[in-house]
Amino acid sequence: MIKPGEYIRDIFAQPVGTVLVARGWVKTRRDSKGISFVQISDGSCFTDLQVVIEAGTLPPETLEQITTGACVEFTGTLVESPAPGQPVELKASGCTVHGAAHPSSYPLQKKGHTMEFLREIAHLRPRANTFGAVFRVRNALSYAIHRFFQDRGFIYIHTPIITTSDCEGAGALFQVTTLDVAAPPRLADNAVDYTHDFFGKPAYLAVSGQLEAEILALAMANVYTFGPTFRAENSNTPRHLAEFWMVEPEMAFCDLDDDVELAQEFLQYIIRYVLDTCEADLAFFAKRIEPTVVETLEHVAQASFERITYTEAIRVLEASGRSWEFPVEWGSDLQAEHERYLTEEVFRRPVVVTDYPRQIKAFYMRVNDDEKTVRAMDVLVPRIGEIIGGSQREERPQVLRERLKECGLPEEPYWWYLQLREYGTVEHAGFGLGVERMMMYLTGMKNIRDVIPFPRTPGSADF
RNA sequence: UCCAGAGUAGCUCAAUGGUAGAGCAGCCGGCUGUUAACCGGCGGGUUACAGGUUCGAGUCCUGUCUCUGGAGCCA
Repeated sequence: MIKPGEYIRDIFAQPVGTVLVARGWVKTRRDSKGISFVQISDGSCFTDLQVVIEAGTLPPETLEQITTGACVEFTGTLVESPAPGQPVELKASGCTVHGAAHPSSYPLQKKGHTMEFLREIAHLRPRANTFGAVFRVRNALSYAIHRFFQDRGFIYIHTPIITTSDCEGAGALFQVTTLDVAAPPRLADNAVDYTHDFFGKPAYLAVSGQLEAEILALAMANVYTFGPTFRAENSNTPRHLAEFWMVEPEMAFCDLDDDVELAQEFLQYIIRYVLDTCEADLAFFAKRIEPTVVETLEHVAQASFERITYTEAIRVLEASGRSWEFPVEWGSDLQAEHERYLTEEVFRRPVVVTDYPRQIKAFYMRVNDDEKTVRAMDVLVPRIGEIIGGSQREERPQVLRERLKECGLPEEPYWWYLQLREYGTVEHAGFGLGVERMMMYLTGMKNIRDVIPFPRTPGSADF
Protein backbone atom coordinates (compact mmCIF):
# COMPACT_ATOMS: atom_id res chain seq x y z
CA MET A 1 0.00 0.00 0.00
CA ILE A 2 0.94 3.63 -0.32
CA LYS A 3 2.24 4.85 3.03
CA PRO A 4 2.26 8.38 4.45
CA GLY A 5 5.00 10.29 2.68
CA GLU A 6 4.56 8.28 -0.52
CA TYR A 7 1.38 9.86 -1.85
CA ILE A 8 1.82 12.02 -4.92
CA ARG A 9 0.73 14.92 -2.72
CA ASP A 10 3.81 14.20 -0.56
CA ILE A 11 6.13 13.66 -3.51
CA PHE A 12 5.65 17.30 -4.55
CA ALA A 13 7.09 18.31 -1.16
CA GLN A 14 10.22 16.18 -1.54
CA PRO A 15 13.56 17.84 -2.31
CA VAL A 16 14.87 17.72 -5.86
CA GLY A 17 17.23 14.80 -6.32
CA THR A 18 15.22 12.36 -4.21
CA VAL A 19 15.00 8.86 -5.66
CA LEU A 20 11.50 7.55 -5.09
CA VAL A 21 8.57 5.40 -6.18
CA ALA A 22 5.34 6.90 -7.57
CA ARG A 23 2.21 4.84 -8.02
CA GLY A 24 -1.08 5.70 -9.61
CA TRP A 25 -3.23 5.69 -12.72
CA VAL A 26 -2.30 7.28 -16.03
CA LYS A 27 -4.33 10.38 -16.88
CA THR A 28 -2.68 11.18 -20.18
CA ARG A 29 0.46 10.66 -22.18
CA ARG A 30 2.16 12.83 -24.77
CA ASP A 31 5.01 11.78 -27.00
CA SER A 32 7.71 13.62 -28.81
CA LYS A 33 10.64 12.21 -30.73
CA GLY A 34 12.74 10.45 -28.14
CA ILE A 35 10.75 11.46 -25.08
CA SER A 36 7.39 10.68 -23.48
CA PHE A 37 5.42 12.61 -20.87
CA VAL A 38 3.02 10.69 -18.65
CA GLN A 39 0.73 12.29 -16.08
CA ILE A 40 -0.26 10.07 -13.18
CA SER A 41 -2.62 10.53 -10.25
CA ASP A 42 -3.22 8.57 -7.07
CA GLY A 43 -6.16 10.74 -6.05
CA SER A 44 -4.30 12.34 -3.17
CA CYS A 45 -4.31 15.80 -4.72
CA PHE A 46 -5.61 17.67 -7.73
CA THR A 47 -2.27 18.05 -9.49
CA ASP A 48 -0.94 15.11 -11.52
CA LEU A 49 2.68 14.08 -11.32
CA GLN A 50 4.46 14.42 -14.65
CA VAL A 51 6.74 11.50 -15.35
CA VAL A 52 9.36 11.98 -18.08
CA ILE A 53 10.56 8.92 -19.96
CA GLU A 54 13.59 9.37 -22.18
CA ALA A 55 14.06 7.06 -25.14
CA GLY A 56 15.77 3.82 -24.24
CA THR A 57 14.94 4.03 -20.53
CA LEU A 58 12.12 1.50 -20.66
CA PRO A 59 11.64 -1.59 -22.82
CA PRO A 60 9.23 -0.94 -25.72
CA GLU A 61 6.75 -3.56 -24.45
CA THR A 62 6.46 -1.61 -21.16
CA LEU A 63 6.24 1.76 -22.85
CA GLU A 64 3.38 0.70 -25.10
CA GLN A 65 1.32 -0.34 -22.10
CA ILE A 66 1.55 3.08 -20.47
CA THR A 67 -1.73 4.43 -21.79
CA THR A 68 -4.60 6.42 -20.32
CA GLY A 69 -6.22 4.44 -17.51
CA ALA A 70 -3.33 2.02 -16.88
CA CYS A 71 -2.15 1.41 -13.31
CA VAL A 72 1.57 2.04 -13.09
CA GLU A 73 4.45 2.19 -10.64
CA PHE A 74 7.44 4.34 -11.56
CA THR A 75 10.84 4.54 -9.96
CA GLY A 76 12.88 7.60 -10.71
CA THR A 77 14.49 10.81 -9.54
CA LEU A 78 12.61 13.97 -8.68
CA VAL A 79 14.03 16.76 -10.83
CA GLU A 80 13.30 20.40 -11.47
CA SER A 81 11.16 20.74 -14.56
CA PRO A 82 12.83 22.65 -17.38
CA ALA A 83 9.45 23.54 -18.86
CA PRO A 84 6.71 25.72 -17.35
CA GLY A 85 3.58 23.98 -16.09
CA GLN A 86 5.03 22.13 -13.14
CA PRO A 87 7.86 22.90 -10.71
CA VAL A 88 9.09 19.32 -10.44
CA GLU A 89 8.73 16.11 -12.39
CA LEU A 90 9.85 12.51 -12.05
CA LYS A 91 12.62 11.37 -14.37
CA ALA A 92 11.79 7.70 -14.79
CA SER A 93 14.37 4.96 -14.42
CA GLY A 94 11.96 2.04 -14.25
CA CYS A 95 8.30 1.16 -14.53
CA THR A 96 5.99 -1.69 -13.63
CA VAL A 97 2.62 -1.77 -15.31
CA HIS A 98 0.29 -3.38 -12.77
CA GLY A 99 -2.77 -3.20 -14.98
CA ALA A 100 -2.94 -2.14 -18.59
CA ALA A 101 -6.05 -0.38 -19.90
CA HIS A 102 -6.85 -1.13 -23.51
CA PRO A 103 -6.81 2.34 -25.12
CA SER A 104 -9.29 1.60 -27.88
CA SER A 105 -12.00 0.62 -25.40
CA TYR A 106 -11.13 2.65 -22.28
CA PRO A 107 -14.06 5.06 -22.05
CA LEU A 108 -12.38 7.97 -20.29
CA GLN A 109 -10.69 10.32 -22.71
CA LYS A 110 -8.36 13.08 -21.74
CA LYS A 111 -10.83 15.66 -22.94
CA GLY A 112 -14.14 16.90 -21.66
CA HIS A 113 -16.99 14.53 -20.96
CA THR A 114 -20.53 15.42 -20.00
CA MET A 115 -21.64 14.75 -16.42
CA GLU A 116 -24.40 12.54 -17.84
CA PHE A 117 -21.93 10.29 -19.62
CA LEU A 118 -19.63 10.06 -16.60
CA ARG A 119 -22.61 9.07 -14.46
CA GLU A 120 -23.03 6.00 -16.67
CA ILE A 121 -19.46 4.94 -15.89
CA ALA A 122 -19.50 5.50 -12.14
CA HIS A 123 -16.85 2.78 -11.75
CA LEU A 124 -14.35 4.93 -13.66
CA ARG A 125 -15.45 8.51 -13.03
CA PRO A 126 -13.46 8.92 -9.77
CA ARG A 127 -10.41 8.98 -12.07
CA ALA A 128 -11.69 12.11 -13.79
CA ASN A 129 -10.40 15.46 -12.50
CA THR A 130 -13.84 16.69 -11.52
CA PHE A 131 -14.74 13.67 -9.47
CA GLY A 132 -11.37 13.38 -7.78
CA ALA A 133 -11.89 16.96 -6.64
CA VAL A 134 -15.49 16.30 -5.60
CA PHE A 135 -14.60 13.28 -3.47
CA ARG A 136 -11.65 15.00 -1.83
CA VAL A 137 -13.92 17.89 -0.88
CA ARG A 138 -16.49 15.40 0.39
CA ASN A 139 -13.81 13.86 2.57
CA ALA A 140 -12.75 17.26 3.91
CA LEU A 141 -16.37 18.17 4.58
CA SER A 142 -16.95 14.94 6.53
CA TYR A 143 -13.86 15.50 8.62
CA ALA A 144 -14.79 19.14 9.30
CA ILE A 145 -18.27 18.08 10.45
CA HIS A 146 -16.83 15.73 13.05
CA ARG A 147 -14.19 18.20 14.13
CA PHE A 148 -16.70 21.01 14.62
CA PHE A 149 -18.88 18.95 16.92
CA GLN A 150 -16.08 17.10 18.68
CA ASP A 151 -14.36 20.42 19.49
CA ARG A 152 -17.60 21.51 21.19
CA GLY A 153 -18.01 18.38 23.26
CA PHE A 154 -20.83 16.87 21.21
CA ILE A 155 -21.22 13.09 21.40
CA TYR A 156 -21.38 11.26 18.06
CA ILE A 157 -24.31 8.85 18.16
CA HIS A 158 -25.74 6.30 15.74
CA THR A 159 -29.48 6.27 15.22
CA PRO A 160 -31.19 3.28 13.62
CA ILE A 161 -31.35 2.73 9.89
CA ILE A 162 -34.36 0.45 10.20
CA THR A 163 -37.43 1.78 11.97
CA THR A 164 -40.91 0.41 12.67
CA SER A 165 -42.49 3.81 13.18
CA ASP A 166 -43.94 4.79 9.84
CA CYS A 167 -45.46 7.93 11.27
CA GLU A 168 -42.71 10.52 11.25
CA GLY A 169 -44.51 12.31 8.48
CA ALA A 170 -41.33 13.13 6.56
CA GLY A 171 -42.23 11.63 3.23
CA ALA A 172 -42.58 8.22 1.64
CA LEU A 173 -40.67 5.30 3.14
CA PHE A 174 -38.87 2.28 1.75
CA GLN A 175 -40.34 -0.86 3.25
CA VAL A 176 -37.95 -3.50 4.60
CA THR A 177 -39.28 -7.03 4.63
CA THR A 178 -38.26 -10.68 4.50
CA LEU A 179 -41.73 -11.77 3.44
CA ASP A 180 -42.23 -13.28 0.00
CA VAL A 181 -43.54 -10.23 -1.82
CA ALA A 182 -45.16 -12.43 -4.47
CA ALA A 183 -47.13 -14.41 -1.89
CA PRO A 184 -47.10 -12.90 1.60
CA PRO A 185 -48.98 -14.57 4.45
CA ARG A 186 -52.44 -13.10 4.77
CA LEU A 187 -55.02 -12.57 7.48
CA ALA A 188 -58.68 -13.53 7.17
CA ASP A 189 -59.52 -10.10 5.70
CA ASN A 190 -56.73 -10.60 3.09
CA ALA A 191 -54.47 -7.97 4.70
CA VAL A 192 -50.79 -8.94 4.88
CA ASP A 193 -49.97 -10.71 8.14
CA TYR A 194 -46.88 -8.88 9.36
CA THR A 195 -46.59 -10.98 12.49
CA HIS A 196 -44.63 -13.33 10.23
CA ASP A 197 -42.33 -10.59 9.01
CA PHE A 198 -38.78 -10.28 10.37
CA PHE A 199 -39.62 -7.67 13.00
CA GLY A 200 -43.17 -8.89 13.61
CA LYS A 201 -44.56 -5.66 12.18
CA PRO A 202 -43.99 -3.47 9.11
CA ALA A 203 -40.50 -1.96 9.01
CA TYR A 204 -38.95 0.82 6.96
CA LEU A 205 -35.69 2.60 6.24
CA ALA A 206 -35.40 5.66 8.45
CA VAL A 207 -36.15 9.09 6.98
CA SER A 208 -34.51 10.85 9.92
CA GLY A 209 -32.73 10.04 13.15
CA GLN A 210 -34.11 13.07 14.91
CA LEU A 211 -36.60 11.49 17.29
CA GLU A 212 -34.00 9.01 18.49
CA ALA A 213 -31.36 11.75 18.68
CA GLU A 214 -33.68 13.57 21.09
CA ILE A 215 -33.50 10.52 23.37
CA LEU A 216 -29.72 10.78 23.53
CA ALA A 217 -29.77 14.57 23.87
CA LEU A 218 -32.00 14.21 26.93
CA ALA A 219 -29.25 12.12 28.52
CA MET A 220 -26.01 13.49 27.09
CA ALA A 221 -26.96 17.11 26.37
CA ASN A 222 -25.21 17.71 23.04
CA VAL A 223 -25.18 14.95 20.44
CA TYR A 224 -25.06 14.59 16.68
CA THR A 225 -25.73 11.96 14.06
CA PHE A 226 -24.01 11.66 10.71
CA GLY A 227 -25.37 8.92 8.52
CA PRO A 228 -27.49 7.86 5.58
CA THR A 229 -31.22 8.46 5.33
CA PHE A 230 -33.77 7.27 2.82
CA ARG A 231 -36.73 8.81 1.08
CA ALA A 232 -38.90 6.86 -1.33
CA GLU A 233 -40.39 10.05 -2.81
CA ASN A 234 -40.60 9.90 -6.57
CA SER A 235 -38.77 13.18 -6.89
CA ASN A 236 -36.70 13.65 -9.97
CA THR A 237 -34.69 16.82 -9.60
CA PRO A 238 -31.03 17.86 -9.47
CA ARG A 239 -31.46 18.38 -5.69
CA HIS A 240 -32.96 15.06 -4.53
CA LEU A 241 -31.63 11.58 -3.84
CA ALA A 242 -33.40 8.50 -2.52
CA GLU A 243 -30.36 7.75 -0.35
CA PHE A 244 -28.49 10.71 1.08
CA TRP A 245 -26.38 11.65 4.06
CA MET A 246 -27.55 13.92 6.80
CA VAL A 247 -25.99 15.54 9.86
CA GLU A 248 -28.39 16.07 12.74
CA PRO A 249 -27.21 17.78 15.93
CA GLU A 250 -29.58 17.82 18.89
CA MET A 251 -29.00 20.01 21.94
CA ALA A 252 -30.62 20.09 25.38
CA PHE A 253 -30.86 23.44 27.21
CA CYS A 254 -31.18 25.01 23.78
CA ASP A 255 -33.77 27.35 22.28
CA LEU A 256 -34.29 28.42 18.69
CA ASP A 257 -31.89 31.35 18.94
CA ASP A 258 -29.10 29.06 20.12
CA ASP A 259 -30.06 26.64 17.35
CA VAL A 260 -29.79 29.31 14.63
CA GLU A 261 -26.51 30.55 16.05
CA LEU A 262 -25.03 27.05 16.05
CA ALA A 263 -26.21 26.45 12.48
CA GLN A 264 -24.45 29.61 11.31
CA GLU A 265 -21.24 28.81 13.19
CA PHE A 266 -21.36 25.29 11.83
CA LEU A 267 -21.79 26.32 8.19
CA GLN A 268 -19.06 28.93 8.46
CA TYR A 269 -16.70 26.49 10.13
CA ILE A 270 -17.00 23.80 7.48
CA ILE A 271 -16.77 26.35 4.67
CA ARG A 272 -13.61 27.79 6.23
CA TYR A 273 -12.14 24.32 6.65
CA VAL A 274 -12.75 23.37 3.02
CA LEU A 275 -11.41 26.73 1.80
CA ASP A 276 -8.24 26.18 3.81
CA THR A 277 -7.62 22.54 2.92
CA CYS A 278 -8.94 22.11 -0.63
CA GLU A 279 -7.50 25.15 -2.37
CA ALA A 280 -6.49 23.44 -5.62
CA ASP A 281 -9.78 21.56 -5.91
CA LEU A 282 -11.82 24.72 -5.31
CA ALA A 283 -9.71 26.60 -7.87
CA PHE A 284 -10.67 23.92 -10.38
CA PHE A 285 -14.38 24.26 -9.55
CA ALA A 286 -14.11 28.02 -9.96
CA LYS A 287 -12.40 27.60 -13.32
CA ARG A 288 -14.50 24.84 -14.85
CA ILE A 289 -17.76 24.41 -12.92
CA GLU A 290 -19.01 27.59 -11.25
CA PRO A 291 -16.99 30.84 -11.50
CA THR A 292 -18.49 32.38 -8.37
CA VAL A 293 -17.96 29.45 -6.01
CA VAL A 294 -14.83 30.58 -4.16
CA GLU A 295 -15.84 34.23 -3.76
CA THR A 296 -19.25 33.14 -2.49
CA LEU A 297 -17.69 30.81 0.08
CA GLU A 298 -15.20 33.45 1.22
CA HIS A 299 -18.05 35.90 1.66
CA VAL A 300 -20.33 33.49 3.51
CA ALA A 301 -17.53 32.38 5.82
CA GLN A 302 -17.43 35.88 7.31
CA ALA A 303 -20.79 37.59 6.75
CA SER A 304 -23.50 37.03 9.32
CA PHE A 305 -26.62 35.44 7.95
CA GLU A 306 -29.77 37.45 7.43
CA ARG A 307 -32.48 36.45 9.86
CA ILE A 308 -36.17 37.12 9.38
CA THR A 309 -39.40 35.58 10.57
CA TYR A 310 -41.80 33.87 8.22
CA THR A 311 -44.27 36.71 8.81
CA GLU A 312 -41.65 39.30 7.83
CA ALA A 313 -40.72 37.22 4.79
CA ILE A 314 -44.35 37.26 3.65
CA ARG A 315 -44.38 41.06 3.95
CA VAL A 316 -41.18 41.33 1.91
CA LEU A 317 -42.64 39.09 -0.79
CA GLU A 318 -45.92 41.02 -0.85
CA ALA A 319 -44.06 44.31 -1.12
CA SER A 320 -41.87 43.04 -3.98
CA GLY A 321 -44.33 44.06 -6.66
CA ARG A 322 -43.71 40.79 -8.44
CA SER A 323 -46.26 38.47 -9.86
CA TRP A 324 -45.70 35.04 -8.35
CA GLU A 325 -46.64 31.76 -9.91
CA PHE A 326 -47.76 30.66 -6.45
CA PRO A 327 -49.68 33.24 -4.42
CA VAL A 328 -48.00 34.76 -1.38
CA GLU A 329 -50.32 34.34 1.54
CA TRP A 330 -49.74 34.03 5.27
CA GLY A 331 -50.37 30.40 6.15
CA SER A 332 -49.11 28.71 3.03
CA ASP A 333 -45.55 27.45 2.72
CA LEU A 334 -42.85 29.41 0.93
CA GLN A 335 -42.36 28.09 -2.60
CA ALA A 336 -39.01 27.63 -4.32
CA GLU A 337 -39.50 30.89 -6.26
CA HIS A 338 -40.10 32.78 -3.00
CA GLU A 339 -37.08 31.30 -1.28
CA ARG A 340 -34.87 32.04 -4.25
CA TYR A 341 -36.07 35.63 -4.39
CA LEU A 342 -35.26 36.16 -0.71
CA THR A 343 -31.81 34.62 -0.71
CA GLU A 344 -30.66 35.45 -4.25
CA GLU A 345 -32.17 38.87 -4.87
CA VAL A 346 -33.23 40.59 -1.67
CA PHE A 347 -30.41 39.62 0.68
CA ARG A 348 -27.85 37.98 -1.65
CA ARG A 349 -26.55 35.75 1.15
CA PRO A 350 -27.79 32.96 3.42
CA VAL A 351 -31.14 33.75 5.01
CA VAL A 352 -32.59 32.12 8.10
CA VAL A 353 -36.38 32.12 8.11
CA THR A 354 -37.97 31.35 11.49
CA ASP A 355 -41.35 30.97 13.14
CA TYR A 356 -43.50 29.34 10.48
CA PRO A 357 -47.27 28.84 10.80
CA ARG A 358 -48.04 25.78 12.91
CA GLN A 359 -50.33 24.20 10.31
CA ILE A 360 -47.53 23.73 7.74
CA LYS A 361 -44.91 22.31 10.12
CA ALA A 362 -44.30 19.01 11.93
CA PHE A 363 -45.93 18.07 15.22
CA TYR A 364 -42.70 18.11 17.24
CA MET A 365 -41.94 21.81 16.71
CA ARG A 366 -42.47 24.03 19.74
CA VAL A 367 -45.57 26.21 19.65
CA ASN A 368 -44.88 29.93 20.13
CA ASP A 369 -46.75 32.07 22.67
CA ASP A 370 -48.79 33.57 19.82
CA GLU A 371 -50.29 30.06 19.34
CA LYS A 372 -50.14 30.59 15.56
CA THR A 373 -46.50 29.85 14.80
CA VAL A 374 -43.89 27.28 15.75
CA ARG A 375 -40.19 27.62 16.48
CA ALA A 376 -38.97 26.31 13.15
CA MET A 377 -36.04 27.58 11.11
CA ASP A 378 -34.86 27.03 7.56
CA VAL A 379 -31.47 28.17 6.30
CA LEU A 380 -31.74 29.18 2.65
CA VAL A 381 -28.69 29.75 0.47
CA PRO A 382 -28.40 31.09 -3.08
CA ARG A 383 -28.34 28.50 -5.87
CA ILE A 384 -29.35 25.59 -3.59
CA GLY A 385 -32.36 26.74 -1.61
CA GLU A 386 -32.98 25.00 1.71
CA ILE A 387 -29.75 23.56 3.06
CA ILE A 388 -30.70 23.25 6.74
CA GLY A 389 -34.05 22.70 8.41
CA GLY A 390 -34.43 22.70 12.14
CA SER A 391 -36.54 23.63 15.12
CA GLN A 392 -36.87 23.94 18.84
CA ARG A 393 -38.78 20.84 19.95
CA GLU A 394 -42.02 20.89 21.89
CA GLU A 395 -40.99 19.93 25.42
CA ARG A 396 -44.41 20.38 27.10
CA PRO A 397 -46.32 17.07 27.24
CA GLN A 398 -49.82 18.54 27.07
CA VAL A 399 -49.01 20.76 24.12
CA LEU A 400 -47.29 17.86 22.34
CA ARG A 401 -50.42 15.70 22.78
CA GLU A 402 -52.55 18.47 21.32
CA ARG A 403 -50.21 18.82 18.37
CA LEU A 404 -50.28 15.07 17.65
CA LYS A 405 -54.05 15.19 17.63
CA GLU A 406 -54.03 18.32 15.46
CA CYS A 407 -51.77 16.56 12.95
CA GLY A 408 -54.00 13.49 12.95
CA LEU A 409 -51.36 11.24 14.49
CA PRO A 410 -52.02 8.53 17.10
CA GLU A 411 -50.38 8.85 20.51
CA GLU A 412 -49.59 5.19 20.99
CA PRO A 413 -46.48 4.83 18.76
CA TYR A 414 -45.04 7.96 20.36
CA TRP A 415 -45.38 6.70 23.92
CA TRP A 416 -41.63 6.92 24.52
CA TYR A 417 -41.37 10.30 22.82
CA LEU A 418 -44.12 11.60 25.13
CA GLN A 419 -42.51 9.98 28.16
CA LEU A 420 -39.31 11.97 27.54
CA ARG A 421 -41.51 15.01 28.27
CA GLU A 422 -42.83 13.47 31.48
CA TYR A 423 -39.43 12.56 32.93
CA GLY A 424 -36.86 15.32 33.06
CA THR A 425 -38.01 17.36 30.11
CA VAL A 426 -36.08 20.47 29.10
CA GLU A 427 -36.17 22.84 26.18
CA HIS A 428 -34.11 21.41 23.34
CA ALA A 429 -33.51 22.00 19.66
CA GLY A 430 -31.67 20.67 16.64
CA PHE A 431 -31.37 20.79 12.88
CA GLY A 432 -30.56 18.68 9.85
CA LEU A 433 -27.97 19.45 7.19
CA GLY A 434 -28.12 17.64 3.88
CA VAL A 435 -24.52 16.65 3.17
CA GLU A 436 -25.01 16.47 -0.59
CA ARG A 437 -26.74 19.87 -0.68
CA MET A 438 -23.73 21.24 1.21
CA MET A 439 -21.46 19.55 -1.32
CA MET A 440 -23.28 21.33 -4.15
CA TYR A 441 -22.79 24.62 -2.37
CA LEU A 442 -19.08 23.95 -1.77
CA THR A 443 -18.25 22.74 -5.27
CA GLY A 444 -20.74 24.53 -7.51
CA MET A 445 -21.74 21.18 -8.99
CA LYS A 446 -25.18 21.52 -10.57
CA ASN A 447 -26.57 18.02 -10.03
CA ILE A 448 -26.70 16.25 -6.67
CA ARG A 449 -26.00 12.95 -8.44
CA ASP A 450 -22.49 14.19 -9.12
CA VAL A 451 -21.47 14.89 -5.52
CA ILE A 452 -22.00 11.33 -4.21
CA PRO A 453 -20.04 8.37 -5.63
CA PHE A 454 -23.07 6.14 -6.21
CA PRO A 455 -26.32 8.09 -6.51
CA ARG A 456 -29.67 6.41 -5.91
CA THR A 457 -32.65 7.98 -7.65
CA PRO A 458 -36.02 6.70 -8.90
CA GLY A 459 -35.32 3.97 -11.44
CA SER A 460 -31.59 4.02 -10.87
CA ALA A 461 -29.42 2.18 -8.32
CA ASP A 462 -26.59 0.82 -10.45
CA PHE A 463 -23.10 0.11 -9.17
C1' U B 1 -45.81 12.29 -10.45
C1' C B 2 -46.90 16.80 -13.79
C1' C B 3 -44.97 20.27 -17.79
C1' A B 4 -41.15 21.10 -21.54
C1' G B 5 -36.91 19.44 -24.39
C1' A B 6 -33.54 15.60 -26.09
C1' G B 7 -31.90 10.49 -27.81
C1' U B 8 -27.53 9.83 -34.85
C1' A B 9 -19.91 6.72 -34.70
C1' G B 10 -16.49 5.30 -28.23
C1' C B 11 -17.52 10.95 -26.82
C1' U B 12 -19.64 15.95 -28.42
C1' C B 13 -22.73 17.29 -32.27
C1' A B 14 -24.46 18.24 -37.90
C1' A B 15 -27.78 16.38 -41.81
C1' U B 16 -35.20 20.93 -46.44
C1' G B 17 -39.20 13.73 -46.34
C1' G B 18 -34.53 11.89 -51.25
C1' U B 19 -26.60 8.73 -51.24
C1' A B 20 -25.95 9.45 -42.82
C1' G B 21 -21.26 13.73 -42.01
C1' A B 22 -17.56 16.62 -38.87
C1' G B 23 -14.45 17.45 -34.57
C1' C B 24 -12.34 14.73 -30.69
C1' A B 25 -10.86 9.71 -29.08
C1' G B 26 -8.60 5.10 -31.25
C1' C B 27 -5.02 2.93 -34.87
C1' C B 28 -0.59 3.88 -38.34
C1' G B 29 3.26 7.41 -39.50
C1' G B 30 6.00 12.20 -38.41
C1' C B 31 8.14 15.73 -34.85
C1' U B 32 14.48 16.54 -29.11
C1' G B 33 10.53 19.12 -23.69
C1' U B 34 5.07 18.13 -24.18
C1' U B 35 0.94 20.73 -20.94
C1' A B 36 -6.87 19.57 -23.56
C1' A B 37 0.57 18.89 -27.44
C1' C B 38 1.01 19.50 -32.72
C1' C B 39 1.13 17.69 -38.30
C1' G B 40 -0.41 13.78 -42.13
C1' G B 41 -3.23 9.36 -43.06
C1' C B 42 -6.84 5.17 -41.81
C1' G B 43 -10.88 2.46 -39.81
C1' G B 44 -15.52 3.51 -37.36
C1' G B 45 -23.34 3.43 -37.91
C1' U B 46 -29.52 -1.84 -36.27
C1' U B 47 -30.03 7.01 -36.40
C1' A B 48 -32.95 4.47 -28.25
C1' C B 49 -36.96 0.51 -28.94
C1' A B 50 -41.83 -1.18 -31.23
C1' G B 51 -45.42 0.00 -34.64
C1' G B 52 -47.58 3.35 -38.46
C1' U B 53 -47.94 7.13 -42.79
C1' U B 54 -45.16 7.46 -47.55
C1' C B 55 -42.61 5.54 -53.93
C1' G B 56 -39.00 6.81 -50.10
C1' A B 57 -38.38 8.22 -42.78
C1' G B 58 -32.60 10.14 -38.83
C1' U B 59 -36.56 13.68 -40.27
C1' C B 60 -43.79 13.03 -39.95
C1' C B 61 -47.57 10.20 -36.47
C1' U B 62 -48.61 6.72 -32.05
C1' G B 63 -46.72 4.02 -27.93
C1' U B 64 -42.60 2.55 -24.70
C1' C B 65 -37.82 3.39 -22.45
C1' U B 66 -33.83 6.56 -20.97
C1' C B 67 -31.64 11.31 -20.09
C1' U B 68 -31.95 16.75 -19.23
C1' G B 69 -34.42 21.29 -17.38
C1' G B 70 -38.62 23.27 -14.52
C1' A B 71 -42.54 22.17 -10.73
C1' G B 72 -44.34 19.44 -6.40
C1' C B 73 -42.14 16.85 -1.99
C1' C B 74 -38.01 17.97 0.92
C1' A B 75 -32.23 17.79 3.13
